[in-house]
Amino acid sequence: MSHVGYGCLMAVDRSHVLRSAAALLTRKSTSTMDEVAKAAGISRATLHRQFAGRDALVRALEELGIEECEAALDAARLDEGSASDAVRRLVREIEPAAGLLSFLYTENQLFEGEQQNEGWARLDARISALFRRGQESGEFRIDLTPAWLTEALFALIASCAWVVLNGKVAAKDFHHMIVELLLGGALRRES
Amino acid sequence: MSHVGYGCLMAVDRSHVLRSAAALLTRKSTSTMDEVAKAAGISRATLHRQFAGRDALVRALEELGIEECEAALDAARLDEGSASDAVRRLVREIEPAAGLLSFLYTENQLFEGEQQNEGWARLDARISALFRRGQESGEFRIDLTPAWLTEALFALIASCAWVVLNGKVAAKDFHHMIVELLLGGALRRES
DNA sequence: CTTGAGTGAGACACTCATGTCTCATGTGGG
DNA sequence: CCCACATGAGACATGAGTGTCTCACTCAAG
Repeated sequence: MSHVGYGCLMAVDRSHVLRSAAALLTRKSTSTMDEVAKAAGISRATLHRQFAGRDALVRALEELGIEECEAALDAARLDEGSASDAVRRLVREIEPAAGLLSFLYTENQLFEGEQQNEGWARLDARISALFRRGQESGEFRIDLTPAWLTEALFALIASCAWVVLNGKVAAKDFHHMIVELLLGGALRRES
Repeated sequence: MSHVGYGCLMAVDRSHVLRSAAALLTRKSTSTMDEVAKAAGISRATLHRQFAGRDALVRALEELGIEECEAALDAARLDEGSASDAVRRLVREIEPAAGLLSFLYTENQLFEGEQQNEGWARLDARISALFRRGQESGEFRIDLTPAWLTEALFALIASCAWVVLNGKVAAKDFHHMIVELLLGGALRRES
């Protein structure tokens, strides 16, 4: 059953390599294939056998990040309860992927001309819908567009992940800092 | 008076080159020295004569960004009036530099090990002091640290500059989107 | 007109990450 | 035991960006 063992090992290794790469690239986004390989405990040759090149690796990380985000959105049950509670759940669920998102967030700006992965558009749409729902229910103010609130959410998540990594903010405050700052602005003030 | 003409021309050209480079690198942060030169309407040789290398160029842009920020802070008179008004003035004054800041914001994460320009620390300190003043005066909530509010402000500015560049947000809404989102969170709610 | 400084164009070598290749190892299954 | 296969180590070529240099041109000042 060589193909079973093969498949299993590949799957395990691939996942492990992706994790290591994500962790490393989060800290140093310019790491070389050599460094990524070392970090994963494998040789550059093996890394190259699993990912055709640096592009393929980054694309795979992008896929991973999108999958984790979508899983977080699912787990957060954005349609249930108040929109603010949904946002709280979302930030809670997405926190483990924050580091990876921080990397992809800056990396995506480099793709410039090339087409973006459609996954981001799907995520954007789902989160925008959440903010729109909050606006329509009267929870959120309407002078801040859903598109901007979505972008701001990602920006705050990436930024917070970065400052946590640098020790400027305690990791346990991640959720509080993001949610309170974002919702305070998105929530309509009770006058 | 060759040295006068020399000095004048260099000053003018240097500024113009920096502007072009900032504009280009804001859109495509991986632009080549060749592209930067083309964008400035000069040859790569001349570009090299003014800036020893890519590093020197980025450093110069960093200096420019810091200078513009400090000028904005000065013009915003952070010590006068309410802290929220000071924040509004700050965002207003800093808007012209937002694109450049967006570039430097992501670029700085690449410096990784190397030492950061002390200018950023000065800016951080001044803005943090503003948020602290707002907290002490009772305007801002105290569960969000000044350090985080400062980081969030920069993140929102960079992010908003980016989405404006991509047409997701109208340029005229730049100030409103940032200030309203940030202050809504930073301001203590009137219950 | 002549001179000189600044410039543009291009050639050149160098560095570095990347991608591809080969070969020896060793490990697990038949 | 033997074989297949994944791996690690390393050599090698490639391409891109960079830094340096030379040379011819232009234009303004003397």
